[in-house]
This record gives sequence, C-alpha cells and structure tokens, in this order.
Amino acid sequence: MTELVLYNTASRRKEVFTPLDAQHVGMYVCGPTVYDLIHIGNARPAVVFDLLFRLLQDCYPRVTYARNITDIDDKIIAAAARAGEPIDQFTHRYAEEYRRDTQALGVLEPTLAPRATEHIAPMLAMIERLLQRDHAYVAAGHVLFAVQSMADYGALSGRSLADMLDGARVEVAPYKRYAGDFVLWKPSSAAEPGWDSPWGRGRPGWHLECSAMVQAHLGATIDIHGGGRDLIFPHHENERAQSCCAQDGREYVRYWLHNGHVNIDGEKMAKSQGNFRTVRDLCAQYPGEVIRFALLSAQYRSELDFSAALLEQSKASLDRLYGLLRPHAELPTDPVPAEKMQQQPVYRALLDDLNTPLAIGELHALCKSLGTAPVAERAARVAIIRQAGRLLGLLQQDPQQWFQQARAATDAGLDEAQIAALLAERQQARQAKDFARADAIRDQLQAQGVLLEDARSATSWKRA
RNA sequence: GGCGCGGUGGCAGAGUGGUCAUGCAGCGGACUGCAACUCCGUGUACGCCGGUUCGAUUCCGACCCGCGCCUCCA
Repeated sequence: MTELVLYNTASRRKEVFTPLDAQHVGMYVCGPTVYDLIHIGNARPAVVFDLLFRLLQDCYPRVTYARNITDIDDKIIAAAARAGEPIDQFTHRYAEEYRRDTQALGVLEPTLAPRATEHIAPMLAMIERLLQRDHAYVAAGHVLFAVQSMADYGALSGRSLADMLDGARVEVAPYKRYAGDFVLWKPSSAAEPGWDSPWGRGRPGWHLECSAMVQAHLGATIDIHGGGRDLIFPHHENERAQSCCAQDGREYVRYWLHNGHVNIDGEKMAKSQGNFRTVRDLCAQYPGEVIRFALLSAQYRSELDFSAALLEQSKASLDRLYGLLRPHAELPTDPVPAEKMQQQPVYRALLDDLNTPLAIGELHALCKSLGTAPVAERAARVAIIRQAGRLLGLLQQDPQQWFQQARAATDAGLDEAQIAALLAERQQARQAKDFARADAIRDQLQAQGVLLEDARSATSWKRA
C-alpha cells in the first residue's frame, strides 16, 4: 500500500504514518470553545482535519475521530453572563452554530463530539492519579500540576523550563511552587459554575478535559492529535504532561499535527485586533465550497493570508474545474478500485502530508485532459476526479447546478423562469439577425449577474 | 532573551541538484454574428553574498527582511 506521510510536530519532521492498530485509527482534534460564532481561523483546523479524516477512512477499515467541545471556561462564563443566558443553554446554542458553520464548509461530523462538562468524573479521577504519583499538589483551593516532576516536560514544544520562564509575561500566582506549574482544578465562587470534588467545589483547568476525554474515548495512546499551531504550547504540552504522568509514562500521542494560522490581508487575525471574519459572514458572500477551496489552497502547515482576492481566485479556479467537468457530467462513473486510486498523482499528493495545492494542480491536469482523452477513457477519468474531489470535499455538485446556484450576495432576483424567457426572446432575435436586440438582452442579463454562453445547439447561462 | 518558521514570475502557490508545477490575471491567435465558454501559443521566478559542484532556486555558511510561540488564542 502507498504510504501516508505526516509531519510530526514532536519530531519536527515528516514521518511515515503507521497506526498502532492497522484496523482502527484513533484521532483527536481540539474543537471549539463555544461562546461565539467561529471565525475563518477556527474553520481551518476543522477543514484540514476533516480532510485527514476522509483520507484515513479511505486508507483504513475503521477510524474514530473525536473532536471535543469545550463548554466550560472563563470566557464562556463571562459571555453567558453578558448574554444573560443559562450557561448550559448558551453553550448548546453555540455548539449548534459551530455545527452549522462547519457543515456549510463541507465538514463531516466527527465520530464523536465529547463535551467537557460531561467528563468531570474522569477528570477528577485523573487528578487523583496525578496526586498519588506526586505529579500534582493542592494549594489554596487549587490543584496544580508540578511540571518539574516530569523529566522531559517541554519536549513537544522543544523548550526547556528555564527558557520558557525567561520570557514569561504573566505574573506568577503566589500559591504556585514553581512558576511553570499549571492548574488542574480551580475553585468556583457561588456564582460560577462548579462541581463538587475532594478539593472543594470548582471547575477543571483548560488542559485537563482533552486528556480525560482522549483516555475515556480513545484509550491511553492515540495515533493522531491535531489542532492549531498556537496550541503546541502550553495546551498540548500540558495535555501530554498530564496524560503521560497519569499513565506512568506511557505514550500519549504518536503523531502531533498542527495547522498554520490564517491572517487577514497580511495581518494576524485576532479578536482583540477586530479584524476577524466570521464563517457566517463569508458564507453570505460565497458558496461554502469556495471558502473550503480557499482554506485548502495552501498546505495546512503554512500560514494562509485570507483576502478578497483569495476568495475570488478560489471561485475562479472552481469555475474552471466545474467548467471542464461540465461537458462530461452525464458520463456514468464506477467506483475506482483503491489500488488504482492510490496510484493517481492527486491521491499521492494528499498522502504526502496533505499537499492540497499540489492535489488541486493535479485535479486541474485531470480535468483539462478530459477534452483530449480517448472517449473510452473519459468516464474513468471523471470517476477519478469525482473520487479525489470527495476526499477533498470539493467538486461534488452537478456542474450545471454549480454555475446556476444563486449567489447569495449577487442574487439579483432573477429566477430561472425569467432567465429562460429572456433567453428565448434573444434566440428569436438572433434568428432574425436582430443582433442589437440580442446583445441588449445579453447585456441586461449580465447586469444582473447572469452570463450567457452560446453553443452550437443551445445557449446556456450561469451566474457570475 | 529563548525556541521555531518563511522569503519562488503581476497575484496565489507547489516543487526540484541539470527539459513542465498548477491556477488567476495579461498578451497573441483559433472558434463566435459579436461575446462568453473552450482550445493553441506566450513570461531570462526562485531575498542578498559567498562556498560545495561540471552544473544550485534546490545542499552548506553568513547576511538582510518578514512572521509565529514563550501559559487568552485555531
């Protein structure tokens, strides 16, 4: 079988992916903290790891993909209070918004979407184990993880304790034994949500939920753990510390994957900078497939500059691909045998650490070849294109539908019947050689976002 | 201060020690009543300076520039 190669943050190099169990791959990805609509930066890992999920499912008999929902956290508490909404209702509402936005981008439902608040018991159990093993201590109502108790703390992010504290910009809480120690459990006031524990009523620290949920749903050691680059430190470093120490040094994650960030017009995108773009807004302007294409137009580890130009180019590229596919849309397509599929350049590109720009280039080559390929070959190529497109979550629409779908922002209100009527009138004018009238109709339609394409037999149209 | 990443043609973006990325845009042509679509053709691109080499955008070193992380963050 052809090999899947993935860049492992832990080793800082590409490695051949070999799952612990060739029959069953386990993957966990850090999902949303549900307190607001997601922005395009949040969408990137959702799309990137959705692609990996699809690819793994294609390569292995069984894949369990868990993407958590963080539904307890200080930002949530504050936002729910601001909204004047019970926290439980608030988080369910935004979890649903997340589902809606990611679905618009063609993201499949993960196998599991565990919620932090439903895993308090395993979290408490993990704290107990860490205390028993002297990796944690109680101080001022908090339970803290003692990073110095772990020999290779910092290995994932490639830093030493001393280096980290050197540039630390946050003041150290007085109850910490060591500045780098982090919270496993913190006390809640009466007004704050909390759960009873041996250390008093409180709530979990940020990192604990992932460790507990991975163990609960995927076991002690998982194949793949993904998330945004910014999570490498401290989040994933601390997750690893908790899990490894709670299970007596057993490996926690075999392949750590991290996606690069999305910038806006060359600037770092951040809520605090006010330059973030929500997926909801973008979807009002472009089909979800265009946004997905834009997110996949760069390799997932590199930064991606999100801009109007990128969206326009993405749309133009999809128009091109669908345009090439259109004359062959009616061809019957049989499933491509796995062996043949895996030999395709487009597939091999994906196997090489999800090289989506290269895969898209290969898709262009395939689509372009349709016109010149022997007729007997064409259906097979369309099948390959469709199947590769399915992995990428692209090119699954009927081309005609793609070109005629209402573009939310440009929908000038012309419905298909009106367009057909104008087309018929223009056709009559053309037959009467009244080209002035014919062109006037064409201009009128164009002004409303409808472009005409005259072919020998008939005239087709598409929305701009 | 520590750790790390990147600079490719107008733009986006792969890749490679020695003929091609690819897409968008541009230009020329074919097709068309004219367009659009499609097709054909078209660009001395690899930050700078050294080194290795028969040959470097690709390897090595220095330099310049940009960026990220160092306990809110996808």
